[in-house]
Amino acid sequence: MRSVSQDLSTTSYALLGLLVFDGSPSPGMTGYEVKQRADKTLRFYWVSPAMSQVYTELERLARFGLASSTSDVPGQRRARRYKITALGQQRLEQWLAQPEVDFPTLKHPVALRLLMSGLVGPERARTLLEGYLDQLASRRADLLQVRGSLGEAESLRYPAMVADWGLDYYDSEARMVHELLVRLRPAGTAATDPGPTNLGQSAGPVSPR
Amino acid sequence: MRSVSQDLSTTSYALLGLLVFDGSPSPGMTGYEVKQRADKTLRFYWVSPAMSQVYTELERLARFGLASSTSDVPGQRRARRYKITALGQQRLEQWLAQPEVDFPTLKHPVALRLLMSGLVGPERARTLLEGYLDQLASRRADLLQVRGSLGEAESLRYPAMVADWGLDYYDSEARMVHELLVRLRPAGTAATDPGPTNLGQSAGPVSPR
DNA sequence: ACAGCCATGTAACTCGTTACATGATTAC
DNA sequence: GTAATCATGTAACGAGTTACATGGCTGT
Repeated sequence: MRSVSQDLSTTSYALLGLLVFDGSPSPGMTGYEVKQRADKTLRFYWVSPAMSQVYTELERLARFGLASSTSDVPGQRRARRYKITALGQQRLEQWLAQPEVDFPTLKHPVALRLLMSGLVGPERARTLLEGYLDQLASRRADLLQVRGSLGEAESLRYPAMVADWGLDYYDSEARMVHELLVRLRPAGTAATDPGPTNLGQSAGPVSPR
Repeated sequence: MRSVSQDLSTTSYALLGLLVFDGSPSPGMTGYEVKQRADKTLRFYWVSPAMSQVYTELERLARFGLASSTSDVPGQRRARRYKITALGQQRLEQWLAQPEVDFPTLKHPVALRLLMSGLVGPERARTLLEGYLDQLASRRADLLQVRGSLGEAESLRYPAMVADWGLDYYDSEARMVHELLVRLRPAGTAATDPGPTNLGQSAGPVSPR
C-alpha cells in the first residue's frame, strides 16, 4: 500500500534497530546473536521472532542493501555477520519519523478468560488471576535485570526509558489484578463457592435491543 | 501438541465466547453480528478478526459441532445464524479451566520507536508520545462507552471487571507517558533541539563483553 | 437512482511458527 | 566422550490479512 519502494514489516525495522545498537566498531552480529538480543529486549515490547525468521529476515535486509553480510571464516566455522548500512540507517530514521503509528496490540488471554469466567465461577477466576500474578512477577524480575544492565548512561537513555515504562506497566497490572481479586470476594461473602453464575442464559437477553 | 482431539485457536474460543453471551432465547448471531460484537469488545483484549476470518471460523465451529448453523431464509435474504451448542459450551468451559495460560503478548510500536529515538532526537520522541496520548484518549472513550453499557448487573459482572481493567490500563499508560514526556525535557534544558544523539555509534561498544 | 448498510464468501498472499536437518566448538 | 552451546538453514504449515466478487435491503 505504501509506495516508498519495497516496504518492510515492523519486525524488520525492529531487527534493524538491534543492528544499529551494535555500533560501528563491531564486526557485526550473527543471526544467533541477534536472536539472543531480541530475546533479552525486544520480547517485552514487540515479539522475539523465531530463529528461522531471524535468518530469513537478515538475508532480506541484506538483499535490500539495508544490512551488509560479511561471510566470516576464521577457522572453519561459517558465521555470517550482519551490520546495518548507511542506507539501512537512513531507512530506519525515516521509519522513526513517520507520523502515523499503529496503536499497540494487546493479546491478553487472562483478560479474555476472565471475561467468560461467569461460566466456571469465581474460584477458577481467582486461580487464573493468581497464576497471572506469578507470571508477572517473573517477567518483571527479568525486565528489572535488563534495566539494571542499562544503567544511567546517556547513550542508553531511551532504552532505559522504555525499560522503566515496561516495569511500570507490570506494576500497574499487578496492582489492578490485586484489586480484581478483592472484588472477586466481596466483604460479607463466605469462603464457599457459590458456583457458576449463568451469563444471562435462559434468563432473557443480555443486551436489550 | 495438545492431544485433546482437534484443537482450536484462542481466536476460535473468543468467538465461541461471543456466541455464549448471546444467550439461549436468541435465534443466534450472523457472522456480521459476531464481527460487530468483536469490534466492540474483543478488540480491547484480543483482536477483532477480519470479516472473512469470522465466516470461516464460524463454519469451522459448526463443522466440529461446537456451534449450530441454522440457515435462516425469512424473505429472500440468506442469513446464516450461529448458536453455541452444548458441546461447544462444554469445550469452552474446559478451555477456561485449563491451568496453563499464555502470558499476554504486547506489540507496542510506540515503545519500539521510543527505544530507538536516540537516532532522531527528543523532538521526534515528544511528538511520538503526544500522538500516542491522543490515540489513548480516543480508545479510552470507546471503552468507557462499552463499560457504561454493561452497567452493574450481576450477570455482566465479569465483562464489567474486564472493562474496568482496560480503563485502568489506559490510564496507567497515559500517566506513564506524561512522566516520560517530563523526562524528555529536563529542568534546565532550553527549548532548542540539541539534535540526535549517537547511540554509542563510533564511540566504543555499547555493551562491554 | 444512489448511498450506505447488511450479508456472505473465495483467492492470494504475508507473517510467523514448529519440525526437521546439519554440523562445529567448548566445557566437563 | 558427550552434553551444551553456537551456528545456519529448509519445508510444511497455520493464522490472519487484503482484495475481490456478489447481491439484497433501507432510507432519501
